[in-house]
Amino acid sequence: MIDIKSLRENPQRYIDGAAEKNISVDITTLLDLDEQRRLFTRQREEHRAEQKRISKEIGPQIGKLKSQLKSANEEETLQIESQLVELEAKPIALKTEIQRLDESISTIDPQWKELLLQIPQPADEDVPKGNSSDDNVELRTWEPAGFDLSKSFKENRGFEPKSHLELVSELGLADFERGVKVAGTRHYMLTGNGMRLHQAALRFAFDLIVDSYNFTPTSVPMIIREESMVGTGFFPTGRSEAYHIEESKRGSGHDLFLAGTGEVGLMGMYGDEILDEEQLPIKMATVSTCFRREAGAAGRDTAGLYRIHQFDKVEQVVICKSDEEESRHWHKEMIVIAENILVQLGIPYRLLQCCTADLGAKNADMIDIECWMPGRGELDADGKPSGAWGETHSASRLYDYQCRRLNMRYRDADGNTIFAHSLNNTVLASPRILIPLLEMHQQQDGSVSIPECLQQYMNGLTVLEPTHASSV
RNA sequence: GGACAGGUGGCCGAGCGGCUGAAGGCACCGGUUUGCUAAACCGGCGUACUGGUUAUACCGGUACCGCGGGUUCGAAUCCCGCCCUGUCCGCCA
Repeated sequence: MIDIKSLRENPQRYIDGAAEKNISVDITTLLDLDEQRRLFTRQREEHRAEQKRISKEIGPQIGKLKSQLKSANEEETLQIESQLVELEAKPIALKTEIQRLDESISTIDPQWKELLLQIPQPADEDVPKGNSSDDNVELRTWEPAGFDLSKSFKENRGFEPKSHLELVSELGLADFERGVKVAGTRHYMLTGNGMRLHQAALRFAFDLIVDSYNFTPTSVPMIIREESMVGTGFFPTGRSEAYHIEESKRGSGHDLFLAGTGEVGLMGMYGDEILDEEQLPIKMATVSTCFRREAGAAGRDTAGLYRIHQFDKVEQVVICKSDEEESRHWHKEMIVIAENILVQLGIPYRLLQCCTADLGAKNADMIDIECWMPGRGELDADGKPSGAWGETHSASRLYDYQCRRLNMRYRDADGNTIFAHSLNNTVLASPRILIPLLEMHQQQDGSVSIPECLQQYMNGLTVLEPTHASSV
């Protein structure tokens, strides 16, 4: 959520910011509503103050008269009642007026709030302007020794690469048909060494960020209340992307939603709290299952492990002081961690500076990491894939946008309460990461070598052999 | 799922129609005293919005005693709905 005061002072900044992000939101209407809301609220407060003042003044008199009523004769009763009517006339008039203002405010308020939640955080000055993900800017690439990204896989390795679909099938690592049988489209079941490799990759990433980078290991709920989804900025905009559990339809309770990322639980953890400055930065890592409806992605990436409804992800989050320099510092650090993992996995990658259009509402800046996936991309004349970059990581820098929504603050040395800054980045998401992992480490004989860093998590296994395939 | 009990400031805990933003205590901060620490004493100590003004300094107003609604001239206090927590029973990894 943006700061409404900042919007009042400089609406153009937010109008331009939304336009650059290709997000349409009615800022003019919001400002109108805001104006009305403030006016009515101020009037209400004035009336209320008057009401309290009067009430204090005449309250005791009313009380006394009412107790006199009980022992009064007929004539006295009439007299007392007329006194009461007189005394109560003013506060009753105020009360009516206050109720009228309350109604106006309660009509405006939901619209005001709904709009405010939708105003995107303007992108930073140094974020390139663009219209689509085509305008993202490549910052740098990395390739393992012996692999030249300017050449094809075949030129590098001397044989045509198989796609992860073929590898998975030949090595018996996943069963798509049965996944779909059990759970429907875009579902899968990892089998045998596929499940093992998946767990190994997650465990490797989790251990690395916890042991080498001192992130606090934390578990998160994956079934989430609406407040946390709004607080972390996934709602209202991303509502259609989340699975909805309609508990309210079963009687009591509130609805719940399946989290699309561990970020929701991690960030929600300190919502509505005032932290001590000394507690910052808070660095947390989790591994959790992520659920995505993939609404609007119909027909895209329908085969394989790329775009699926359920996956597991090691996620990193940093909550730090409200300081741009520090935020930027952590952003870089978090990206380095992801890079370290990809280097150890021996997967070529590139860093992409996302342009304004690709940022989403909550980010001021976002760096994606894409891995080289030889089995993806356009098919050539022989039906062979040319390889393509595929997104595996996304590092966001949000200033206080998220903490403001979550009402997460800290107290600084001067005793002020300040909204913290937050950042998040993927550490490793699997099974998507298995795509480049398998495709890059495949060998001419159809086997796949296991990167050294994963072997200890595979009981020392160094290679996946097609002969072991369970082609059942 | 059934039966009770309860939700008040950072924590404990009083209040149960107006004098309560809320007693008292603990914790915390500042000061006095003190060889140091401790103790004692004095003072301070919530958040948000809003007005005086342009500012996190000062003064005023409003809101907040789980959440939402109602009764009342006036609600932490009365009524209704919901949420949450605890205990016991049932079920269960």
